[in-house]
Amino acid sequence: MRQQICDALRGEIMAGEISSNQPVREQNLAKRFGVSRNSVRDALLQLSQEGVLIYSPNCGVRVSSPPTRKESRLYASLRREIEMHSLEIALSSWTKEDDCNLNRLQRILSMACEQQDLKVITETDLAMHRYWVSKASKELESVWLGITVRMLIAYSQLDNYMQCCLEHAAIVEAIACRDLSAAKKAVELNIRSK
Amino acid sequence: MRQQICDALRGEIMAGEISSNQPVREQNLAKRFGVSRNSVRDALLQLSQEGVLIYSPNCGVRVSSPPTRKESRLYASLRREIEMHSLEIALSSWTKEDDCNLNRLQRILSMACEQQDLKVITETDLAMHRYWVSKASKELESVWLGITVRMLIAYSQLDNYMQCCLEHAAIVEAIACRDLSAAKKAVELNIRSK
DNA sequence: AATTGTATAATTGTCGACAATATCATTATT
DNA sequence: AATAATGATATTGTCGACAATTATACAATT
Repeated sequence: MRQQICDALRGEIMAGEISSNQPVREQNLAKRFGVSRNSVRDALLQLSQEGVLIYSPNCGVRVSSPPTRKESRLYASLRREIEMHSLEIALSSWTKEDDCNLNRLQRILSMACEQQDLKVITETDLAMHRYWVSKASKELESVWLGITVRMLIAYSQLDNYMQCCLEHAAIVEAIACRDLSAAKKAVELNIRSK
Repeated sequence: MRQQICDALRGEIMAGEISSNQPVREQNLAKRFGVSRNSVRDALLQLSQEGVLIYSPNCGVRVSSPPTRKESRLYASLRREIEMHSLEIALSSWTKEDDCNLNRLQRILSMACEQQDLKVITETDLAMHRYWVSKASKELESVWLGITVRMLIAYSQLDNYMQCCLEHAAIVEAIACRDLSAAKKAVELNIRSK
């Protein structure tokens, strides 16, 4: 339950559907999701820890502000380091099923890019990267998520949908060939600060 | 309240006082801290997100396992990168009061090392690093904490208390002189994987 | 003896209510 | 008119109780 609320809210925030510095009220969400305020609280608390929301005691939470350019560069660098490491680990035990799952995500991304559906693009982009990080280590996944959501907050202006799609296609292709260094290169190119 | 419980538990876990893979029960903690189980839940949830605890739905939480050597090296690298960045930012607006606060921590560390009080050493070591990271950015602090606690879990065997004290003295000294590159060097030396 | 099924106990998940705190509009004072 | 005090409203924090789920112990069956 909490996870569902988290995922839903995270998606909306990452897609820029909730404006920054605007308070998020517990009761509204409780009514909307049809659960108690307590469950919503847990979700908000988790998202605060993730970095998507900022929590102020007795004052509730609000959407985080986008990072400064310098912070953004730092996040990109950290993200690259984590994903390079993850790719090594993940590829060492990569299966046909993994290929299949990644291909499915790639198809979703491709369709979303055609339809210019920003929310789905953001979600799927995240899900693809998350896939190899998660396969490498659940611990790392959590660290990675915190960095990545902070980096991508309010990053609603994707300049070029087609490029995004192509870059991920290249990554999937390299992984399918079990070509680690090509995969690393492709991922490294895809992760950049704005 | 939640923060107090978090800090207390984090300290105990980092000092290795709670054995890994042993379940942590909500009710015990509620009784011990004299609060409702709900408040304890919030704290446990936050610590899970931080990485100190592992959460399994309907099964409660347990202390995380220490990282592999490879993960430990990655964490150290990420930590260095964040702290180097933080030092730059923090030192650019460092005040006499900051010097004072850091000196106070250094004195506590020194005393704890003499008395070989592992828990206080761990706490204070963490608090010192946290100081400049936190001064640089609250956002970064949260990312940094997640990485650092994972790196230090069950790191209860500090080989040399005196060395720890000396290394931090060097850092404090460099900062007091506003010597950024010396401070960076000292911090970089202090952060190492086990 | 090993395994399956069942009842019991322990633990987590969810809820609604009330207390504590902060925010905001109104009034009184200088 | 500007500011401070005051009360009303809204929001978060905490609690205890109950529902749902999981783990455990024990008996029944092969």
